[in-house]
Amino acid sequence: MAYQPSAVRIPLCHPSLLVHLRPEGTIYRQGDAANGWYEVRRGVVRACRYFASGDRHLTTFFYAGDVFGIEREVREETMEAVTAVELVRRDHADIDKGSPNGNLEAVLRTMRGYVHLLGHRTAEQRVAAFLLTLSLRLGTSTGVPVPMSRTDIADHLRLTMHTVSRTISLLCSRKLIAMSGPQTFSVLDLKALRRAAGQEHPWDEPFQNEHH
Amino acid sequence: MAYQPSAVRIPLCHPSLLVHLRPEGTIYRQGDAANGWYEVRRGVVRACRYFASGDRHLTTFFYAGDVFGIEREVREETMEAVTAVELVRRDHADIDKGSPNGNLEAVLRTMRGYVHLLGHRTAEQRVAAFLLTLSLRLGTSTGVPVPMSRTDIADHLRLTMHTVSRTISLLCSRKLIAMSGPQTFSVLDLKALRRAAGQEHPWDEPFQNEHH
DNA sequence: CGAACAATTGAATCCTTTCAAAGGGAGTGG
DNA sequence: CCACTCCCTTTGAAAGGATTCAATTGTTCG
Repeated sequence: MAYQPSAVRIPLCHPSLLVHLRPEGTIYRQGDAANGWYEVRRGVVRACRYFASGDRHLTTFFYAGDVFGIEREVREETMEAVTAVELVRRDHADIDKGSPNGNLEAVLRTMRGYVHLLGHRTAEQRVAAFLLTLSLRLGTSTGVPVPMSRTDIADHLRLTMHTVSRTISLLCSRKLIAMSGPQTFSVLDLKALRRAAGQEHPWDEPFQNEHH
Repeated sequence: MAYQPSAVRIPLCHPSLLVHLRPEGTIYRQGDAANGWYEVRRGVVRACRYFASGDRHLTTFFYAGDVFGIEREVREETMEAVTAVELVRRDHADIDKGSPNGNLEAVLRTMRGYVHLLGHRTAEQRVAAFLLTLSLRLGTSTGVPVPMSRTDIADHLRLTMHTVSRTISLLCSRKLIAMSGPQTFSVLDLKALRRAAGQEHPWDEPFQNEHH
């Protein structure tokens, strides 16, 4: 399985509470008591962890259809709106009669892919994988929006904004992608982009050993 | 919360099946169907992920008292004995009447610390944190055994064995630790070692924002 | 005692970061 | 409507940290 932001999807039931936020708005903060979970209706949300050392880590980006905040006790991450956002908030009770435990396992699986990205991938592979994911999530390869800033991307991929910018320029010069302004791009050569992301073979990721 | 290998502990109940392995023995492989969970009685176990690209990632080391293999469907990791190992295997049914979901959340929390280690820490900080953890797990600061090879450590901390070796030498030359052979060490300056690991302040890790 | 393997150490290389500065839009005020 | 400012992005050049390549030292086990 390739790297992909946590794509936990839960079928809708009766909307509980609609929440609207403007860009940079805060949904909740790390340390808060958990009081429900959220589903993204419109816009992009980022999961942040702030450290006393001053640095920031963006664990995940959530897009329309994604669900976050299923933890019960204390919020481990701060959730912030990247764009204008519309959310639905629901009670924790609702989740139980949906998927009892499977969500956490899905999150775990996603996180394993992320660990692999951080541990085994170069800057180029990370950026390529990120753009690829954006494109796949949106279902288009042309005019794909990049709603988050270079700094946001960098804090997610654990690079500097400079390296992100440089790498995007590199991918452009190689004709794998084309930018239309800093916030929109198109995939020119999907195969090559996959290759650049280190995902050319579907079985490249968790290697299945033969039984014995 | 500092970096620490997954320390999920579950109170013992009636032992089901005792398993003995010699060093380098395999408990199960990634891709296998899950058929129960394990508790370490003696020795050290490593959780491995093998990739088609050829590289290996050691997700976690498990020590006496630790539990692993709680996933239900398919094994995501290969489990191998680092030392001679004694395990107890139990059915999945047993875990349900213990902690329904809390284990996965604990694993998740541990993994977040690990992501931080990979993303935000230098080689020195990683090695220092690793040795610190070994010492804490054993409860001693002198004659702490390092059962795994430098390569194992490297594949866990995402460094090369060379860097691991160099860094250990560095910590020795600075009198933070002292090695008695390659597989045993003592902590000489705990405070400095903590500082080197980037854990001098307990609140250095997940920063708690003030509520509002 | 020698073979085989693990660990250590040195030197050069490479990739990312850091430091520094220029380019480019969006919004404001003259 | 244009000039100016601010901020984000891009790009250049130098520095740094870990890897790679290469070789030595050390340890274990026949």
